[in-house]
Amino acid sequence: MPKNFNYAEAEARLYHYWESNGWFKPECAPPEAKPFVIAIPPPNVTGELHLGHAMFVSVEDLMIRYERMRGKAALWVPGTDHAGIATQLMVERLLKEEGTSREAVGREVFTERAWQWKAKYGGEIVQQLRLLGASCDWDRERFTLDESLSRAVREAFVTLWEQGLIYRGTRLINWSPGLQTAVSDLEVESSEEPATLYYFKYPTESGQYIPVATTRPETILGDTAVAVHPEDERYKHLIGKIAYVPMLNRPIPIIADEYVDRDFGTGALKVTPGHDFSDYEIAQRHKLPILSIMNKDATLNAEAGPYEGLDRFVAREKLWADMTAADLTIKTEPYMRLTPRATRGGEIVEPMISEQWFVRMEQIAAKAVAAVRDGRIKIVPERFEKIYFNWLENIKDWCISRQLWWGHRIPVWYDAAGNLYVSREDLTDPNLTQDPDVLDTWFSSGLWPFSTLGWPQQTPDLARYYPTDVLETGYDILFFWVARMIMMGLWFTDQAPFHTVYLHGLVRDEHGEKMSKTKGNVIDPREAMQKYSTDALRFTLLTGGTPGNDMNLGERQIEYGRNFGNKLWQIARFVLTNLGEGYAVQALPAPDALDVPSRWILSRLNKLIASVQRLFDVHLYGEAGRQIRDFLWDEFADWYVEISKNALYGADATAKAQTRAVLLHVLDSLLRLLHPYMPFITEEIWSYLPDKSADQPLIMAQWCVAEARYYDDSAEAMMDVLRDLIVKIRNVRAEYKVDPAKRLTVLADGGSFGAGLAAHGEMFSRLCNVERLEALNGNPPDQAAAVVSGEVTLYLPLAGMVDLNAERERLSKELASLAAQIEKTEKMLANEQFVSRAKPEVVAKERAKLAELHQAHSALQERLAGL
RNA sequence: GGGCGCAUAGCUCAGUUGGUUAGAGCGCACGGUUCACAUCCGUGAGGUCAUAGGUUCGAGUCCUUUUGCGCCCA
Repeated sequence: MPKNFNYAEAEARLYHYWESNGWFKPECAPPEAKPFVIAIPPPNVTGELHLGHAMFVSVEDLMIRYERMRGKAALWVPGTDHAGIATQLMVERLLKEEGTSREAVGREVFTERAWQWKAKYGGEIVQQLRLLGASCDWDRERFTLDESLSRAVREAFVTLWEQGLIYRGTRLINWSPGLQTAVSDLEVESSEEPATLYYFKYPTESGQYIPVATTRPETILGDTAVAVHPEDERYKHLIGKIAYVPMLNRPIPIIADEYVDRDFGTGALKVTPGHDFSDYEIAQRHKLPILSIMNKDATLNAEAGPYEGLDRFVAREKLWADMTAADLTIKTEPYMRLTPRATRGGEIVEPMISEQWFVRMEQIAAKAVAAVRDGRIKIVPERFEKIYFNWLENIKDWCISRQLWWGHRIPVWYDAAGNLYVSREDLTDPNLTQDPDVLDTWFSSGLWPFSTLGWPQQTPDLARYYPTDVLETGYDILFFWVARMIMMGLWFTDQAPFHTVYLHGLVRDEHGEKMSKTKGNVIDPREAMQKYSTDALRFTLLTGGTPGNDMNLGERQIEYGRNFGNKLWQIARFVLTNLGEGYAVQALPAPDALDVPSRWILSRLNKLIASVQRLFDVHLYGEAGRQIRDFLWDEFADWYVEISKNALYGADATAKAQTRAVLLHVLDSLLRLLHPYMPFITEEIWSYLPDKSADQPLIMAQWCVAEARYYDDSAEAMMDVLRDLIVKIRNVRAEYKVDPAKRLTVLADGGSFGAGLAAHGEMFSRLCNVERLEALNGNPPDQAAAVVSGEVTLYLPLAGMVDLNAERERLSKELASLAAQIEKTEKMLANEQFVSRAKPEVVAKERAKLAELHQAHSALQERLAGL
């Protein structure tokens, strides 16, 4: 075995080894195997690998590898999303560089260019997922614009249309002037930004002014009413009168509406139903006309009179200047405005009246709510269920049309008379023209779990692998994607598309800041993989946090992951080189044939396996990984491996053989347990094992099952005492600055533990350089440091090194600590309530502890008195 | 305005059926080159588990309050 794991070389080789042997395919399991299926969250084809991808790949690959090792027909369906807006922007940028534009080349050429772009770069993100070790079935890779998936989109659209759940209507929607398309509510983010509140005078027919305040003066031009609170004494007398739109002098009514907040601004509200969602609702209530004053590029239109053609922000300035000149302004003041911006692009979104396609959500959402309420779908962590319900129970109709060219074209055709034809098949009649719009990208991703398996056709894959099992993704797309998949899955297949939703948190930088290129605090997964190995990155992501919570990731943590990988490698090297040439694998001896350290480590191992299983069952993969790591590093490497050297280098052939068998068994188990976390290094080490479970690769090896017959409390108790003594001796040696190379002889007063102690003298020799344990005969020497654990007292003769005063102080300190514990425990046991109400094993434990404490206490007291 | 999460060692975090003296890594101090590993080993210092109350024999853990930070929805 090489001195170190050459991951840079091994990763690609091992990935190819797995893939080319078909082990990523569910068919490598026996035909009767139960399937376990995950549909990948399809990354954008335009995407570049970031830690979000690394996170989901790590978690999902862990689940897939784990279930595969448990004998399931594990299927992880990969693919990519066409990402309408993102891709279109990419191709538009390309055209711009060529000195042309989307509009200039036309729709057909543009689409062609987009496909070319996809062919050239669309595979990149997929290649990057492979670098992470993703064990997807690449033969089943899908793209949302694939023909079969497009058919699914058609089917879904037309079915909803036939069911009366899709409609076309003129509504107020969020319009992105830069992108020139409608966006859904979810694609708008509002945050408070510094703005200005403009106070001005609204002239009325009585010659009196109503003072009104607004943050967007340009919308004055689209006002169709002024509203006041019905009980506002200041304005009550004006209700029903006419006001005149400043600069345009268009007459509009003054109305009364409870919605008006009397304490905000001036207490009077301008109503612009064409450009504000609340105003739109007021207009509905009062049957006011709706006026649109803006063009699609956010310049003002003819309704704006003299301001026609000006950009929205230019018009704001000009109108305000004109109004000031006309003495219609009052004042301006700074104000924090809730400003809506497009998630993609970041420009300010305008509410605009527009004709769009919508899905009626109420009925569909109700099904999705029910599926989680009755437990057909479980969301992990559970708290997200509340968030899920809250969104679905207040859902609004979904605007699904986008004024883009890249995407699934809406399957609706119009004739000259404006009649609609909705069709699953393309209509080729030259007298018909197809709706120019495409569907929201999420419309197709909502079908992903079943469209990837062949739906609407009843394919064998659909029959065998649908419904899928787990849907794993970041909580940030719970509404966008997860909820929509649940809705569409239930609606079209009548089944929940998966039974479990597992949500992970977002990866942030070391101090909890969001990673961003502008801040320069981004960790590039590819760089991390090159620097520390893919396993290190995966292990760190998997064990660095808790489900559903954001994780702060610094490079140092990945470095620690790398160190852990090295530890595993070195342990393996130790075990394997110590098996000797041509090692013939032996069955693990029965527990009672083994020595105490072996019984101990096997007991600990099996308890670890049981604990890991319990944690996996409730999706606590991080905690499970941490426990495996702690066991490996602490109990196995730092204790058992060190202790094993006595047997390995000793003369007792039986002990040697047994120790080898135990070392190999523990290593073998750890490789299996760690494989889902660190697939590469574990598989590579596995290839060096003498018995590879009948030459199976680790990826196909069986998952560990705890064997209760190896649980051994007495071996654990004995090892606890021995380890405690060793640590205390090391401590004394360090405290008295004893030369580490100096071998000591220790006098032991072992009580009933004496025999056990004598049997493990070698352990002391190796672990704390105590050459011999001698039974104490008579009085202990003065020039010695005492160490106490339970009923055992050890004396370290340190002639010339022990300052008696220092030793007294040291012992007194420990005595005090013991006394404190004794007092606490005695108090607890004196409490009748505790003795009668606590679980009997807890009480028994406290009693045993007290006895031990007493023993140690009196031993220390005796020693102190003797000094 | 409604909801959710977080607050534990200097830093980053574990601690999920309530039960010893609350743990790890990094950082810090001291010591260590023979037989797997300096990507390491050993020893140590460092915490009123944000706050106030409650439930309980027993609370970092469960309930309520307050404060601070973050997020989601409107």
